[in-house]
Amino acid sequence: MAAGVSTATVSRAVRGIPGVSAATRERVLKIVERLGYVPSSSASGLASGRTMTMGVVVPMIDRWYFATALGGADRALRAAGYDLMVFNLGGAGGNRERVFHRSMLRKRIDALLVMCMSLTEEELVSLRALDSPSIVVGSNLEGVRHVSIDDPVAVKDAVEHLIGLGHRDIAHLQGTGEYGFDFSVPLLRNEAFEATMQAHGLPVRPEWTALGNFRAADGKAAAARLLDDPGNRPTAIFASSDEMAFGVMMAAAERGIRIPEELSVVGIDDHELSEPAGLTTIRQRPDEQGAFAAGLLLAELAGAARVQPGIQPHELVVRKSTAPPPSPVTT
Amino acid sequence: MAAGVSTATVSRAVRGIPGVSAATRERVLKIVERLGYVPSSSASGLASGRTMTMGVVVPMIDRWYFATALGGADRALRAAGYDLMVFNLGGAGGNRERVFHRSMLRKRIDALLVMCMSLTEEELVSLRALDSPSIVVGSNLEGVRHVSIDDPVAVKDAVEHLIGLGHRDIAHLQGTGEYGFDFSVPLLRNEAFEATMQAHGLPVRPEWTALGNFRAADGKAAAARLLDDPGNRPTAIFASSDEMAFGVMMAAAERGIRIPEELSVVGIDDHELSEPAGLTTIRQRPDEQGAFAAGLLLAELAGAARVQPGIQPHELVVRKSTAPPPSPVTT
DNA sequence: TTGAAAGCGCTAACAG
DNA sequence: CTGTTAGCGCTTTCAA
Repeated sequence: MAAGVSTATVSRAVRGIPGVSAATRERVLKIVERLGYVPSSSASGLASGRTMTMGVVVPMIDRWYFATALGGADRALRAAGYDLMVFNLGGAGGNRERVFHRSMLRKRIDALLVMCMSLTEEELVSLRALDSPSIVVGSNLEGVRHVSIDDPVAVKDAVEHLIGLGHRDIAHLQGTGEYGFDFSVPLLRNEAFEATMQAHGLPVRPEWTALGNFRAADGKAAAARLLDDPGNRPTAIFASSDEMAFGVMMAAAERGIRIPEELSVVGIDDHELSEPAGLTTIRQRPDEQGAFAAGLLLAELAGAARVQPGIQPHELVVRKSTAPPPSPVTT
Repeated sequence: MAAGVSTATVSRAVRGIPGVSAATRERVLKIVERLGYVPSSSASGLASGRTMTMGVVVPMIDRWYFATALGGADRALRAAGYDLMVFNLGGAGGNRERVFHRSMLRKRIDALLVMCMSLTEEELVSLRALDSPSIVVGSNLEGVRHVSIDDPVAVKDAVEHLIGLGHRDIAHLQGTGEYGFDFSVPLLRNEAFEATMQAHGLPVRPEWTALGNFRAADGKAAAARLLDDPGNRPTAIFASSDEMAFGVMMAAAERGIRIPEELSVVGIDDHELSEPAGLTTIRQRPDEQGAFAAGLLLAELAGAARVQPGIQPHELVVRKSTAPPPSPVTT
């Protein structure tokens, strides 16, 4: 080598491995710097079996939750010198199978983060067959470790906030898995909504159950149906995501329905726009969930024992979209 | 090998390279499938010099523009069998230098997409030193190829829409580079705003120039100042991003200022929420820009000649946030 | 503390 | 059409 030392020494020096004298290390590092040398990740990956790369599977990279969680995971990875490889299932197009079956499966990543979707039995098998550690973020898949909030409790907190305000006529704007991705989250939230209503002796009216797919546009369309039924309009709407709650606010605004005087709205997420929009919601922190999950995997790669993560925190944030229901016109 | 053929033949068969009989190929593929064999990317990367991975540098992964562009790029990459490695500069924390200097620099990716930020001279040098093809998305950096809309014209279209409606008192909600990332886009848009106003003989009032950083919360705060100056309030606001325009709408709603009757708002982006929000805006398609740029790089990796991409399209989408100005109280 | 040598699992000539 | 043979640029024993 240029420094008059062997490749082995360079390797040790660059990686900060003990067994090199301080003087030699410094000399090597200086030359490395001057030459702009960067080790080939392919070569070191091949030789060592470690790629220093973590894979993250996301159903859709451009949704708020996933993008935010990805940012959090990335933060943890960068701090540890790991690279981030993103496998976007990308909505409809079917590279889902390919992702799970081929490219990522082996020798490309050291660990895998799966964002918030339910997996087929076959995919679960692939996941377990992967010798790399893996974890799911944002969803509580049975049989797989996951990092997520306690969805049932989060829903309960949101709905009970409404009930505590005096609402009895509460509609639910559900989320649905889209593109056949079957997030397990929406189902959980639906069940929790019904359970909470029942626990308080409140009816769950079928005509007050609307479907969106976690997006504002759908939320708006769904809310339109709820709001255009005069004389039979709910006094409050619980939306399974903030983005759908925005849709409700937009639909209400177009109809001149005042929030919160005539209609209360509560969501889940604490989306970036929720604060300026004044939306009361259940806050969760996808970035911290992502970072936490990535950190867990990183620790395992560093030799730590496999741990079972606890539930992530959520919190009711009361803003300006909820208030007691209007006094009934007829009693 | 298990199939009684050489590794070379397996390699050829798996990669679909000519020079293998159909019968052999089929036999090999079947066994490969049965064994669940997946080639090691490190090994093939080392041997071939191609990693089948494209790098994407983003200033912040969780902003709408970047996440959407990333999704588009990913779509193109997956279709070509490439993997996506994301380098998130992640706001403040300074792994910017590390990204440009070390990990990605060599041997980790075959090509590089840089999202929408201005680079230091040193970074430009690193970029060119990279033997891999590269391209910038969303910004027009001098000296580097880029895929983007014609920002000055986009701004002009937005402002002239307002002027055409009869507005003369137009405020500008500027974006600023945040975290020292110095997007070059905001400056361009500022200049274009002033140029357009001047071309129409309209004044650019300093007190009607507000700063946000492309986010709704900032847009709202900045708009507050604009709207709380009674008797000297603009009749229209041009926001350099849709998210800031949402902030304007929220600030107006809180003050009971009706849009578009009392205040017109126009943005740039056509953010996912713009349609349900009824925001008039200049539409651009970050996903297509990302896909286009990735496709260009992919073509070059496949041997195509280096091309200079053209300007990407934008389009005025008139919705419900713009209307003629209110009749002046005094004339 | 350092160097030599043997692979890691592939691909890419070159033969056959 | 298929097999053989060298490496690709590291890491990792094992000696020195």
